[in-house]
Amino acid sequence: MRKLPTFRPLEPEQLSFLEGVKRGERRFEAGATLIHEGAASRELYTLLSGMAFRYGTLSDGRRQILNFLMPGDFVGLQERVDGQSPHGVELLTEASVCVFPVEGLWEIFRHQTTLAFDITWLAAHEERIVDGNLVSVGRRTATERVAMLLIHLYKRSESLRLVDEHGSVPFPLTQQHIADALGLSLVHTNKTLRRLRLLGVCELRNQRLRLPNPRALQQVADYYDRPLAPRPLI
Amino acid sequence: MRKLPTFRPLEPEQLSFLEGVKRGERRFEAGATLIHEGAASRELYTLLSGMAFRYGTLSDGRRQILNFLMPGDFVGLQERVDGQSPHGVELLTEASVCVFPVEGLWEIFRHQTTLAFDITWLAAHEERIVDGNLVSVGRRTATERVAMLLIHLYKRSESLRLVDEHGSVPFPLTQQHIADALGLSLVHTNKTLRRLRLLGVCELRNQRLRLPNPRALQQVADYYDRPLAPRPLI
DNA sequence: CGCTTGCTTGAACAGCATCAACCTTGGTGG
DNA sequence: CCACCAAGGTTGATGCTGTTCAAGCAAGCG
Repeated sequence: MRKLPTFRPLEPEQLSFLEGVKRGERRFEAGATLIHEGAASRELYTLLSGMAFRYGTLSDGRRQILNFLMPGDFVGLQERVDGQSPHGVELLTEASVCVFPVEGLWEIFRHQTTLAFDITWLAAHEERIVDGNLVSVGRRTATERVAMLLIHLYKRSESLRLVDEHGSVPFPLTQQHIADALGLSLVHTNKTLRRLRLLGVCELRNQRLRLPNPRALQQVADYYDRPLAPRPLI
Repeated sequence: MRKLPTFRPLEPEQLSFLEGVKRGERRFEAGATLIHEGAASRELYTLLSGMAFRYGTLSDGRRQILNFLMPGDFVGLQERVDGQSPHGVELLTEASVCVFPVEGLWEIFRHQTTLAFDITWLAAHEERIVDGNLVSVGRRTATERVAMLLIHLYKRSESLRLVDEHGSVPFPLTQQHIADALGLSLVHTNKTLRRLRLLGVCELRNQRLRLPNPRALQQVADYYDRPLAPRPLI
């Protein structure tokens, strides 16, 4: 994965340091909960394969998905800063993660200035994604929101070289996930997707997403193509 | 400000280091734009007094406020991570800020492990606030959202000892700001506030906010009182 | 004073939610 | 092999929540 152009290459010394800090790799099955809402965790993760999402819920069960996690994303920083995690992390697919003990975070800050900086970069980067989602949910119409989400997830998959020969990327979300991410009802999400399909701007078949007309979709979404800067991979 | 119990006290050595890194203090008038949307800034700020907000806008002018900034908040981390800032920061009141050059951030990471860790903590903390806002905008009703915002801002003011003898805190927002923060229209925000006022749970008079019945308001908002951990002040 | 900015209120409308079915698909076990 | 079931997707009808449009009002300020 480190060879992908999205990721900034690390020095050999940094890599070996990380090897020393990491506790190991672990595999989870689809649907598993990586971090429980309200629970304290003593570990941090980097997602190596698969997809997941962070979410918060209200007392009566209404759920809001905060963002989606893809390979290379760092999980658990927000959770760690004080005792317990205010939100949960759940897996959409089978996934493997790299596990770090929280003490490892401290070690990195003490001995690897650049890596520490990278972690802060990742935290800030994730906040920007959440910022973007908040703008969508607060100010975009249902159609714009759905379009935005599809583009956003497609671009991220693209940067991870997950596009297959037909131009489709993995898309393990149910319509309920889309609804929960966009602050919409399940039914309305379904009808909005249908409209976009009829417009010929998206195709969803057996867990894969294809965008036959990205330009048109971007116009629908009021989306501006910002080139994504190469990011660190911890 | 450092004497407030919300802020974790710093070592004398850390304080002197920060003194060396900071570029100075600066004063801005109400309504000024601290960071322009889409512009690159070479500085970071800590808000010392006054209030501000971060926001994003769509191409047709729809605006979403991402969060509000109060004394002690660190401004500009998200902006700095890659070239240009995707959102703006505007002042609600006259304000004074402490200015750091971006190189100073790097200096802190190299020489002050604990402070570097603190900065990351602040970034993660701010993301949690945005997370909370996203849950509100995505899944709460208009009344719940307004209630939530009032409680949240009141609590933050409280932790900064801004409550006066009548139990009121500064509240420099217009109804338009509230609407933009909650993803509501101005008119509906007005009517919702009116209902809360009639319920006797909030009072808004000449830029001040009072909550005569916090318990009732918290119930309306589906709010859980999480004690706020002492935070670092950079 | 007149002007601007922010607040207030009513009326009409629309976007999205809710309710209630029904359909399809893949997996399971008899 | 097929009956059954659960999960996810689809669709129409109805109505509430919140938007938009349109005024009018109050207060601060040149």
